[in-house]
Amino acid sequence: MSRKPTIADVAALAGVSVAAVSKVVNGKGGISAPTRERVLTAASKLRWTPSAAAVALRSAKTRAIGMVAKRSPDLLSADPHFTLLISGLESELSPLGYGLLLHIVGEEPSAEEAAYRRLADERRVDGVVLTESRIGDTRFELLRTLGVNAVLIGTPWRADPVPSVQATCLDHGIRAAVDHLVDHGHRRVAYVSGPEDRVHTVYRRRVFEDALAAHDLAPSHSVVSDFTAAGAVEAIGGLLADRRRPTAVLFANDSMAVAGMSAARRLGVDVPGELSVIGHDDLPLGELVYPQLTTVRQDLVGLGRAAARVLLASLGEVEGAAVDVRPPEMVVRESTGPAPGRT
Amino acid sequence: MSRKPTIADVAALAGVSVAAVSKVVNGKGGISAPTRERVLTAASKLRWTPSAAAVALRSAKTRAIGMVAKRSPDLLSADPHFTLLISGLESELSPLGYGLLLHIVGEEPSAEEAAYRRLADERRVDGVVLTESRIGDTRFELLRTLGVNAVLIGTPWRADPVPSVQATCLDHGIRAAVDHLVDHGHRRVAYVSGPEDRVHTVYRRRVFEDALAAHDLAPSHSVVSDFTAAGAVEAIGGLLADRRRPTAVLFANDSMAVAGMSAARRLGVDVPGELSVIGHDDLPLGELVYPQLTTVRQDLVGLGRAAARVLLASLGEVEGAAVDVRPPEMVVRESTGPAPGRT
DNA sequence: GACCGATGGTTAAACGATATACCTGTGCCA
DNA sequence: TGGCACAGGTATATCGTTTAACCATCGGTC
Repeated sequence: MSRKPTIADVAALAGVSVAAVSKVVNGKGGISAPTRERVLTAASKLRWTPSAAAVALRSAKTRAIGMVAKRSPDLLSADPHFTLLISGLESELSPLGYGLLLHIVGEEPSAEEAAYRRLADERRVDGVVLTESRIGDTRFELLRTLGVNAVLIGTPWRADPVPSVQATCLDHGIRAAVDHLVDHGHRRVAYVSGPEDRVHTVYRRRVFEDALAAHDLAPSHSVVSDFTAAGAVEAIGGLLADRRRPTAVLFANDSMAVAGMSAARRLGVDVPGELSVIGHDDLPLGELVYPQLTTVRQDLVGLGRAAARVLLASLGEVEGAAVDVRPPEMVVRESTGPAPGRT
Repeated sequence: MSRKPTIADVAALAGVSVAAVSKVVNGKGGISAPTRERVLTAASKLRWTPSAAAVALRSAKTRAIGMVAKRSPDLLSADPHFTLLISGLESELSPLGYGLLLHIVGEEPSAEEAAYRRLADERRVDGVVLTESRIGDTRFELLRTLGVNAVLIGTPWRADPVPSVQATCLDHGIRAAVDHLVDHGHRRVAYVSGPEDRVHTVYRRRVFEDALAAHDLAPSHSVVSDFTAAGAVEAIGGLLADRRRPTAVLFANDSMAVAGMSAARRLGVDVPGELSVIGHDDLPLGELVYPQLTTVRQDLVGLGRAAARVLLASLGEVEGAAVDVRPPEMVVRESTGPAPGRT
């Protein structure tokens, strides 16, 4: 196995200086067409590609972006959320030759910060993408002091300390879900949210309440859960035990919705006959189960793609024009139906 | 925001040469304890960490490993497989300061090879991990000509062209599953596999047949599917339409099993009353649904971890002693029961 | 014919670390 | 007192690019 060719080898083969080669591959002017050709054929003959390390060192650009996912393994595996975001990111990054450096850290509080620090201190990435905006999130501040470009997928905590992407008409999905239920005669509708430190938890619950209020209704129950199956089971148990139990439940994600639906059926409650269930995200999981899950579709791949473009734009790689993310939309399947006692 | 400190700044602050600083941080000898201290405090005072690019350029080691996942987005999201492997990899890599460069490519045949080539040509990684060993896999050859270290998660195609990791007692899970079914009186057992180009497809089916043969039985049906929900639904439809239909079905992964189970129930076939269903992998999904899925657990996180160690060992970062991967084990839940017509 | 501005290159200095080869002062022994 | 080994450093070349500064050639202008 021979040594990897360098720019010097290409220059020698083409009979020019290394500077000329560099100019050609970087599209700088000042090189005539015939020489450009010679350089290009020499490069491809040697299968030469600039060394990422040398480019990074010289130009202080790594052509890589970072992402750190904070998740316990069990939650991770239950939730393909990240994988979809990543595939959206990738679809924009790889055509430009950018790489994605991924770190998965556990729940220990310091691990996440340490990961960002390392990414920044070692100068391994040109920017990072953040997910799961939390209330009181310290990451914006951290990244600003570290001086790295960042983009947030989701709704920022408060003022806008870092660019963010989110779907247009962000409230449409949940509103449509509520309308759908009310149209089917439901009057007692409950909401099972994720952990309260998430920004979207609070936001979605408010949209839910607003949408109900538009029909002069209020939530029958509102329970805070934790995105786990066990949490969903417990939540549904509590709801169904109530004398005035809800006839419909919205969950903050699909995993909880499926777990809740299964728990209800196990308790002998028919879905959708006695209880309508709606999820959130539209993961493929929802189509796998019986009954298939009615849910609010989020364009996760689109969010990833948009985040990548924003980041690349701030790195001067692409011209602005943010792609827009499809608004959440409701997909009606089998887990919702008319309220009990109504035709 | 001030410029990132360099080794020269640290040297100046500590009152030594840059070479001394380098020796200290790399643990080379020849530096007295007091000087070492001065250097270390200077470094931490400036929050200095060696620049990854400079180290990579000088020492031809990037301290990063690559992984390319070939998946269509919909399959990806249905299957948290990768996320688990990645979290296993990460748990070994990050303590050593290694990063994970992830590429997700679509199904286009050339995309995968291009991704590996780029990783190698640009010298972005010190090694790569391969998954989903395929029959006639060309990646081993490719990586060898590219001269990059590699490790395969799974069973190699034929001779061992690249180190690989897999669970000990690889056949135990499926054997236990078959025994479990036979013990419950099942005599007509079917297998729904993944695509035939996967090495594990062939392997698992053979184990399945062997295990049945040990009870003097043969598969009642053997159908090749494609890991998608639609494929599973179609497969189960075919099986149930048969006059001598099976009383139990093993699927090659959990997603198919869940989809198959739902399809059966939709057709009015009770699970496990009339049909027992077993999955493979033990994804959290299996616990979410009703009835909960009986399945064969694979230690995916352990596989990731083991792969990382093998790679790190071949890079001289850790001392051999491969961690071993927990053997597959059967987890009995609710989707299996006695064969119909048997108490 | 001297001068000028393009055009199409070349030379050489960084970028930030590592490692080899080379110093320097001290202690110790003969 | 000279010689020598050794601990504890320092000076410097090097990794493979990019880029600023510089130079040569040539057609055209006055």
